[in-house]
Amino acid sequence: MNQRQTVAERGGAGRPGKNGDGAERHEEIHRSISDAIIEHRLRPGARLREDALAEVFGISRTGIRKILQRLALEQLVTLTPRRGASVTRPTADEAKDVFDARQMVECGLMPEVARRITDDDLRELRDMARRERQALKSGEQSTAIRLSADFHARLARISGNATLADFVERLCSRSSLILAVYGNPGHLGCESHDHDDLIGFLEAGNGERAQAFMGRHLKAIEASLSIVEEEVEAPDLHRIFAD
Amino acid sequence: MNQRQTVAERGGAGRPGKNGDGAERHEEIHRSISDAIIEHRLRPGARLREDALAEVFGISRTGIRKILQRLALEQLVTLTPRRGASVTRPTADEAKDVFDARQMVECGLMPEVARRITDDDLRELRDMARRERQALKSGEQSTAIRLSADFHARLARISGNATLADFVERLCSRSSLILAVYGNPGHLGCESHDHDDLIGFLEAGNGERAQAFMGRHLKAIEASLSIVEEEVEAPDLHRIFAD
DNA sequence: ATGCGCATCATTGTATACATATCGGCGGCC
DNA sequence: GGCCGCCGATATGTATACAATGATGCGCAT
Repeated sequence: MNQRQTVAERGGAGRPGKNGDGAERHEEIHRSISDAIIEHRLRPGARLREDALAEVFGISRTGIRKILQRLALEQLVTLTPRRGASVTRPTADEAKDVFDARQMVECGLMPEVARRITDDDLRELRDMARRERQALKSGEQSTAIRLSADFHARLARISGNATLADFVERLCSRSSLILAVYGNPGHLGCESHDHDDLIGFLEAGNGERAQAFMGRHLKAIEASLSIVEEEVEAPDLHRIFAD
Repeated sequence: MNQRQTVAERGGAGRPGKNGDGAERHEEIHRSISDAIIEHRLRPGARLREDALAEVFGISRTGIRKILQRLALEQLVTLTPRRGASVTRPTADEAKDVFDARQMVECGLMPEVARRITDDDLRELRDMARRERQALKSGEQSTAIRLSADFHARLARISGNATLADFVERLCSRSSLILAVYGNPGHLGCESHDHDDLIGFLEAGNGERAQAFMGRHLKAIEASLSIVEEEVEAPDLHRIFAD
């Protein structure tokens, strides 16, 4: 059905395989799925069938597999050998690792960020923080979560170190998954004014305080999680017969 | 032609599609290419044609593409849209970013490593350091480079944080590429006894000193590089007419 | 002789077809 | 009546065929 729409769309271009770039299409699809996961529109554990995705986005399974693979390397989806893809359900250990990593890297980046930050950066960060507060107020939790992740990633990028910024970006994406599994509904540990306070320290060029504040901020988020191993599926048998 | 050989090889197993796992084969191939790059048997800039690789490893292009994609995400190879894959040639900026990242993460991990390290770990690390020294002495520079990267990665893994350990592992791989481009032949900044000294601090449980030493160690490696943008290909024209 | 344009070729991008393994239900057997 | 095993369905893994694009080399014109 939508298959038809898809075909029409591509065919409508009149040039099959025309195209400035099919790769951009892939980028776009990747972003779509990625956002859906980060915004919790796709919950951890949700299965992602290749056929279904191929149909939805109007490309063949080949392209979808490529994208799923990339998502798997970013640890947003889990690829089980003969079972297909599903949204990753982070374990408690992984959650701890991710937050420890954020603690080290994001805090460590703050001094350099304070040194390099420009007025344009400050303006953009303020805007992001404002939109995040707004989303939170109007109950759009999905949007708020994504904006929060975006904020942290954007911040890291100001450091000028692309490698570390990419890493932080991925950590933030994974954090979003962790929130989906261990977070308390209706309360995402991120206090709404935290980001604004942080911007204040950075504007003052006070990297030290920004670093310390980021540390507390992350600790607060982590502390708001209810990390209890769910142990839902067939756990007892293995444990009982472990010896 | 070689197609036949391939078929024979797989058919030789008697079970077409038999197989403990085809995925393990992929893992193996990934490792093969990865090692070749890290050991500088494939130099930066070297082209990696899909057909050729498919032929060498006896699988079809589909599998090769999957592997190349993964290598691209690990930034060991660069995928140029219609031009295919080649071994990544890191820029000077990337080199700086990678070493800054290593400085932050590897040093930051040392205290935790010192806290958690076991006798088995120490034994293994000593063995790796020994083999590295030995390789260096006998002129097997390729092996020495890989062992050095392995050493740093192994060290990071002791911290117990898989996420950070994976990150360090990738940073070390990229460092190997950086060495290939900017390193001085016959002299890889890594002093042969450095790793042994580091092990000593860790054995003493002195995380602080290990951290400081790691910092100097990495700085020394970075300082040994000749980071001069090569500017080989068609550089002058752009620069001359830049205005 | 040199520079431009065109045709061919080599190589990647995409889709599809086929093989294979797992999951679910059903029937037979104990 | 319940459990084991088989069989069909579904979805993934792999290979191959086809299409499109950029590179290369040749020929022609100036």
